[in-house]
Amino acid sequence: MVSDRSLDVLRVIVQDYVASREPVGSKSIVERHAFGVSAATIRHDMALLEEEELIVAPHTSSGRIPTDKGYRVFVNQLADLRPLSAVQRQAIETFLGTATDLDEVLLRTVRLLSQLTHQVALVQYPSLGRSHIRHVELVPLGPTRLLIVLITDTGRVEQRHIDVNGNLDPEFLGEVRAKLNARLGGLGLADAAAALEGIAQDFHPDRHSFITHVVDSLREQVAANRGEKLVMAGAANLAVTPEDFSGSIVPVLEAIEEQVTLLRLFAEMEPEQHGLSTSIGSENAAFGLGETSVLASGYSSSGGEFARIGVLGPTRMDYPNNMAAVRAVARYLTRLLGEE
Amino acid sequence: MVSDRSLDVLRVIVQDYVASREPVGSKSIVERHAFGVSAATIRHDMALLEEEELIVAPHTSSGRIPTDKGYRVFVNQLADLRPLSAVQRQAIETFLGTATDLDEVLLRTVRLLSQLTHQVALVQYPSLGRSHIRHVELVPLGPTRLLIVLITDTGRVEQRHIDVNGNLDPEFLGEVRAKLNARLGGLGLADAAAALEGIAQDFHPDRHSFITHVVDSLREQVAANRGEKLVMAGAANLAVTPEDFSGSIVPVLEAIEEQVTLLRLFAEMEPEQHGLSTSIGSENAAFGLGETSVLASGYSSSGGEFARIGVLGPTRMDYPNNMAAVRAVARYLTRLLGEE
DNA sequence: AATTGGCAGTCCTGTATGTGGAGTGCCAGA
DNA sequence: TCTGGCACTCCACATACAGGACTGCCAATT
Repeated sequence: MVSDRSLDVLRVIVQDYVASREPVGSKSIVERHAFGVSAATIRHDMALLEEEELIVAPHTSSGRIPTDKGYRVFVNQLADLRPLSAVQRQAIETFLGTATDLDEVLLRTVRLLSQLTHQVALVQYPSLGRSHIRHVELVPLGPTRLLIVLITDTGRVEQRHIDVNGNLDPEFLGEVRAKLNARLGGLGLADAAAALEGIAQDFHPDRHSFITHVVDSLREQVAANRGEKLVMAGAANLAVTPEDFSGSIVPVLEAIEEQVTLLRLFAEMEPEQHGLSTSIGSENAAFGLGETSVLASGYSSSGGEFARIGVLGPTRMDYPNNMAAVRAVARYLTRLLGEE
Repeated sequence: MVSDRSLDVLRVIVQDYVASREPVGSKSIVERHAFGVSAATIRHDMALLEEEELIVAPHTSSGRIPTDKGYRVFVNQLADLRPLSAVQRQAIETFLGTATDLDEVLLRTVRLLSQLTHQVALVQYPSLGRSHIRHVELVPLGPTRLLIVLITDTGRVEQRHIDVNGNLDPEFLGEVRAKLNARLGGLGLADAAAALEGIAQDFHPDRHSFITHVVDSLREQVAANRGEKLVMAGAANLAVTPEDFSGSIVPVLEAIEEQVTLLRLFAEMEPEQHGLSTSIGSENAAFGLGETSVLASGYSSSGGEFARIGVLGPTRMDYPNNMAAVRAVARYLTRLLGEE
């Protein structure tokens, strides 16, 4: 039996608690908000909310704080995206305006987002997705060491070096390079592995082991998913309010350094309204992040590549502002990377 | 008038304080160490050490803790490098054993070092140093976008994309590529800029603006110093003992995220004994890291490239262990990157 | 001259105690 | 359905007190 007003009460509890980080009581609510009812009435509503486990009282006689479930209801039903201020908008433009390559763009983006939200910001590298192979380059680095560079039409460069036996005379390398480019040029990454089949047959049997070695490495490069890498900024923001984490911030810092965890978390998040995904408090318990919330959106770049961008912070965070920031930056990033 | 025994007292004060993180008093010293004198004598020595500002008493009647100056004397005169345990040695071998490329090697290295020391570990990317240009590749990414890839004989790949006007027909690009490679191939990076002079003259005047654009970008790529990038691991270790930082760990976390600061700090450190550089507490005040110490060593890779590796942690850290770890990992890294 | 035990004095730390205040739940009345 | 009133709970804070870990100093000893 959670009435409309009760939900309004929940909203202001979340807002006030997030702002003041102190349990909010009935009296302070009627003082700060024009509900037109008395404190006793608010208390009644609060009792209902507590029954629904949307709020909880830390001790018998203190104000209430939202539960994770309360935050969830707030985010789903009560929170408006707070539009970015003109200053924030401006910051996005000027911050991301000039950048020379993908690394630079993502680095700036993640720093910007962390500044806008005062949280830890995360940006996943776009997966290679539907890119096509533009060029394969073989560069001898030494008598037995070969660098293999794979360039796609979306401008990604994958490199790897391998040790080989047998000498690498330029002429032969040129032949291999030409053959590889003829076979692979223009192919989607997904099809590249198949196209590499049997390529060794085109060469003298003495060379087979070398070719196989090169082809194996190329296979790995094609399969390697850039999307499994992410950039991060603003870890210091976690330490600003260590009280938000019951024990210590150490596990959180560890989890965000262990990127694998975050990538799995990103992967499991389902988009909700406004193209945003949210995962709140205990919903992240499986990742050792039970006291943090993650807000994520997606962005795409020219090659149809898709990746995620988001922020991570204490459950007690400013959702309306942060959700708006994530969405705005994600959109801007899509625009920036999409246009050729 | 700092006698030998006084210095021994300083040593055990540093050791005990680092281990227990509590001010150490005269009584506990005679209990835990076989000085063969009474507590009163130790007190006398401590008074001398305090006169020399090597130790200080937090309050009138508490034990003493080392000053930054005390740590400095400890590091310079009293600390032996504690040899790594067999387990630690083993860890280095197995951890760094297999790695496919430079990124991977450095990432593993920095994680390893942070585990060995329980501090923040830092590894600087090798500067391009005395590398030579092996190959320049031009890849059209779209009607007006060009990717320029620069490959050196040490296996580094620098990439950048630029917007150009004018169409990019393959034949013309091939011509430019050939010309660039003819001019630059085998040149040291330092000489490349000069070699690019006047290259536009070899082409039709209509193309001049395009060529200039490409050449400018290449100049930047040649000048770009990979050494200005570093990898980091173990930030969480800072939060394990927040008491080590008077105020908050926020400024420290911010400083290490702002890599520029660390790179300047690295640059200013002079190697001391054992090829290690140390910078202790207030010596780092100019970098906003007045309560941290930095231990650094250098490593070099095949191309004669040189870069730094080190750890950063609270002034109150285990210097003998950490110095040994930094040195051992630096040596191993040199061995790993040096062999072709 | 170096060392020692003794001793008074300082100051931190932890525990017990008490008080003020914020907030709640409940109830009877509007 | 809402309201004011009221008793009750419990935290936060201050105060006071006792215990303990040191130190510095000094006179006596080696």
